[in-house]
Amino acid sequence: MIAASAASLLEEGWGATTHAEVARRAGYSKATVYAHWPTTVDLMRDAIARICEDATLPPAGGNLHEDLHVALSALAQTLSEGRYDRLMAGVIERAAQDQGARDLRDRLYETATTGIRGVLTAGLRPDDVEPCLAMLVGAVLVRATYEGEAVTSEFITDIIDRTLARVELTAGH
Amino acid sequence: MIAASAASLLEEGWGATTHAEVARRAGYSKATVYAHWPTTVDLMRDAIARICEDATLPPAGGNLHEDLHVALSALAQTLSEGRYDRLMAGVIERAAQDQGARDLRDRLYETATTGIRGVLTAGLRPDDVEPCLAMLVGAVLVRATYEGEAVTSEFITDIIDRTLARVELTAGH
DNA sequence: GAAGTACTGTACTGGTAGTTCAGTAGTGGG
DNA sequence: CCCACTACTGAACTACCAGTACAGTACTTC
Repeated sequence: MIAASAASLLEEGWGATTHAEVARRAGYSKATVYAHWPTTVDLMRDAIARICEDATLPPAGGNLHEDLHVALSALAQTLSEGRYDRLMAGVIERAAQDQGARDLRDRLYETATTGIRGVLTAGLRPDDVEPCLAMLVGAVLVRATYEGEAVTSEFITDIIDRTLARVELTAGH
Repeated sequence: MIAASAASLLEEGWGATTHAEVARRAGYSKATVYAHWPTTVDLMRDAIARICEDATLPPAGGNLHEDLHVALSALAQTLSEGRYDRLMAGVIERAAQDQGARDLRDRLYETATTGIRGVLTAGLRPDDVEPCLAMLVGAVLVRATYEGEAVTSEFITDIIDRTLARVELTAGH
């Protein structure tokens, strides 16, 4: 049932992921789904936890630019192929009214950005991590989700170079 | 009725903005609202057009850093106070299935970023505009919408300096 | 005053979220 | 072998809401 919820969430979005739909996909009765997860947010919590578990971290090689490129490409692919964009949008829409949805938003965002944050933490001074993370993740998000355009490898290289320009400037590279 | 739709959209989000709710707010009967806008997307189109009309452009003074700061602050405020975040999320969630919603997403994104794009176009070479726009807007979006944190003036100054670092480096500033 | 336009109020259909409950099937312990 | 327990089923049911239909009203225009 959790696997079915996760699949439905990624394929159909929050709005279409109902107890009845999960029951249909998993081959259980609707009453059983309600027995385990009384509310929709309960169901989403476990589904999103599963989705987060399944997320794999790309390997880091030690080169800041290359590792960032790999991690950002993974984020871009997750956003477009895995339909994270719609999922994230559904969670954000409900986060305004619902503390549970707010927690899910934080969890999803953290999972999606863990790889990139790890690379930045390893390669930059602590003060540089958060703004660089926001700029890199934000640029990919804007391209994929808000402009609805493909995130090319060239685009990723470009925003990495721009983001690291000041860091490398002050570090004397 | 359009004003009521726009207000409901900003205050309650897409999901709660129904024909019945618009009729209640505007003091008309539900049948009248249906007569003018047969589908929800029809209603949203006019409501979002009104919201976009009401958006005002901050004045530009000619200083790139300062003008960007003003425009990005306006975006940050719009996102948090005006509930653009939830509105945008609602549109994105439906954009996956609906061409009409996709058009609305583009229109909203364009309106929200027009001021910043204008400042960048005036101050940078054409090739620099799109990536810098994505980084700046993305960073603010990530802060306000995805991390759910306040976008401070210091944060905005910081991301502007970082984004423009390479541009000013190659320009020989 | 006739024709047309805009809106109202109510009642209706259809669909769906969520509840309830009696019944069934399997499991493990004594 | 039986008992108690757990998990699940299927169907019926309530409550609500989106969307439709339509007869009636009020106002305008020629």
